[in-house]
Amino acid sequence: MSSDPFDLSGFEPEAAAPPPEADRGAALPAPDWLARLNEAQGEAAAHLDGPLLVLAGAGTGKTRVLVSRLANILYRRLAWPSQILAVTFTNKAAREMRERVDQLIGGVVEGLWLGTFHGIANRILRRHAELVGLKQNFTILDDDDQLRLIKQIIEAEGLDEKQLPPRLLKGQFDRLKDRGLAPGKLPDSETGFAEGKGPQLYRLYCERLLQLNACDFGDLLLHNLTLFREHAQVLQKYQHQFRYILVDEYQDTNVAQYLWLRLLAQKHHNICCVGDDDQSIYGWRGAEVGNILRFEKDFEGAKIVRLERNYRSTPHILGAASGLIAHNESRLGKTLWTELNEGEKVIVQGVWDGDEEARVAGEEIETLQRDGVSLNQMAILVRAGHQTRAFEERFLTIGVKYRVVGGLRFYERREIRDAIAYLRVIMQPDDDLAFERIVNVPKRGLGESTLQMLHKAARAAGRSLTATLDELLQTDEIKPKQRNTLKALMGDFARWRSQAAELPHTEVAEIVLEESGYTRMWQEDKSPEAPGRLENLKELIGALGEFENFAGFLDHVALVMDTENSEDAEMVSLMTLHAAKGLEFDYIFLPGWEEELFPSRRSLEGNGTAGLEEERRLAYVGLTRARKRAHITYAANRRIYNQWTSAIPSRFLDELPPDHVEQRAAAGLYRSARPGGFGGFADSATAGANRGDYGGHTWDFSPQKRRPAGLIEGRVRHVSDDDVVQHSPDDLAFGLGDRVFHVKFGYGRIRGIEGNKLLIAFEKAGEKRVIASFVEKA
DNA sequence: CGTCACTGTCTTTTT
DNA sequence: GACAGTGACG
Repeated sequence: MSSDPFDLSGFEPEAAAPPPEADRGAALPAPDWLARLNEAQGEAAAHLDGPLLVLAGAGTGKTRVLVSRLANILYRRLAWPSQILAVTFTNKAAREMRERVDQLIGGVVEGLWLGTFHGIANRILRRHAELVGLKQNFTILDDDDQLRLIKQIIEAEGLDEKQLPPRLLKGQFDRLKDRGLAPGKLPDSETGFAEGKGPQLYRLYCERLLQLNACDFGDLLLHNLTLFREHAQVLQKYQHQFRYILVDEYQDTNVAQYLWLRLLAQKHHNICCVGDDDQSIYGWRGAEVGNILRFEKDFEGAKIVRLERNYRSTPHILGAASGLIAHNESRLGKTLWTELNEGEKVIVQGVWDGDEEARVAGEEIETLQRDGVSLNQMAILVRAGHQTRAFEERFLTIGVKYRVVGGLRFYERREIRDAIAYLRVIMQPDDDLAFERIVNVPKRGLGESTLQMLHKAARAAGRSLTATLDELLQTDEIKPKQRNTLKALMGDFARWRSQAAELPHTEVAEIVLEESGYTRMWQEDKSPEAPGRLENLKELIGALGEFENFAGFLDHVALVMDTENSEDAEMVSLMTLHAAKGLEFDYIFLPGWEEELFPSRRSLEGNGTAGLEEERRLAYVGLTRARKRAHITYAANRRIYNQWTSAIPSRFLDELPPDHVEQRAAAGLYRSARPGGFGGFADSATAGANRGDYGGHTWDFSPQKRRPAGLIEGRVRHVSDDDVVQHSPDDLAFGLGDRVFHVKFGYGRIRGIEGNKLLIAFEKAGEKRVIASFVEKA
């Protein structure tokens, strides 16, 4: 069976009609999974007619409601599975939902449209790709490809990467797409970015994507919107089909997703969104809390149900979290309550530095373990990914097993990306980004000059690299050695492509890795990580085997980046706060509660109060992951890059209601007696660390002296003449006997013309076949 | 064309 | 303290 959660065969366009009236079960006895819900939950699960917003606080059984509601629709036969659309943000959430629905129904429910926004949008887009100028087999680009593409465009436009950082531009493009704005449709307010060059670059970028037959993440939604808006019959088809729409984590939807949902819900109006404004933590990615705050206006006659009874955390944890989040201005507000026993207070502990922080966590984990607590019930939630390192090191030395959730992911490893690039070129010869990645991997003696010429020719012809190569290889533009190499490579690809049509795809993949020399490259590599890479390649073939073909696999790679963690093994979990949303653990560690780190400096810099409130929600999410104990630590000193920096306790610590907090300070380190909250560290501990000194004191421990900033000479970029020669089609009208000039071969006369290829007798170089665009009239 | 060593940049968070 | 981009050299 395919493990692709979106492989839901059985799309039935004609199935717009619900199950026959006679089959419906309005009067059926309530099944016990419905009866077990509390009052508010039951209300939400039973309200099936018209728009519904479920405001579900942390730990109030939101998934349970969603799943029960879905099951209820099926149970009462109000719709076929294929008429239900259920969207989540993460694949993990989609997977969990699917499992739980099957569990309630007592069998595998097939045909449901259940998946992530991106997964579902991809599924729809594949079906109608031609209508938006794509081919059905389009590639989904990952971040890396996207960035490389943007770099190429910046370069092609003669702009400087230093002045226009590709990352920044990518962010701006992404945000535009998040808001559903195609290049031709930018409002006036958005035309000024990147010093006015933004819109033009955005347009070029989008055009290039179409040329490459590729989509970035944002495109999946954006093309869907175009599709729906410009092809009424397509929209209607889906509007009719989806009698019920269920949306998880609605507070995280961006404008594009919101518009997408609204279009789809227009016919039946049965849309149920579940969310919690206090857990909106993706504003930086374009999420609009406004979507949830506005729900009633957007969907007329909407019913709102609040889930406020928390089943997860102790009163102290809940009290601390509630007290903290109360400092946010813009929220709908709700009162969580619980009937659990009081439990422990939230522990807040000051430590000397990051190493001690890790040691403290390690000791507590060992103590808990001795008391029989499973490592699976413990997690360390950090603000930024790099914070996990100190804990990893510590856990390795004391022998505590751990898993890093969402760390360096399998499909982001170099060898995996390379291997996948080969497959992508086989599937989609126009995938320049993939082709570039592997033309010279393993090393084939193709250098910058060869590749640059290929690029130039492709740009001049407006075609893909491989298509251009077909032409170029019949000429003498490329030196014989390189030409033969490329010919061989193209021949390899042609062969693999035909094999892909006949042989099982895993077998083809093995052939490709073997014949391309890629496996050999790592076998001969003496570096310590080489064996691991070979292991990974084997694993990749294994993963491939779980899919029917390359196409399904590539979709999976692009959309389902996470590899299913072996959850059965006993391990402590390490992850970012973002990754922790939706999870729960008995014991939670929350390290690094210091100004600049948490709340992070950058989020405050760019976004002021809104940024701070999002950070606070992040803190709220962190605390509410804990069932029994939350243990916060903050360090007096942090090493950032290579500098020791004194840190100030996070302002969030001051915002925790003292009644729910137990302060634990290392002796002589922290002035716990100081009234009014968390004032800082004792002077003896860190000379000069004063409250209010938010920048912190720094000592430079780095061995070499850094070059003084300020006068770093800019590199003068030499532009060679042939870069400037851009021919318009008219220039290309050559005739037999014309005297021409070629950058490499010099002057000569045209002896033959064959399409865009010319046979020229050069005065110095002799007869050569060249590409017309590389020649100018002399 | 490939390799090595040096430099500056960076870390928020992700489908 | 990692990594990509760059320049010098073989």
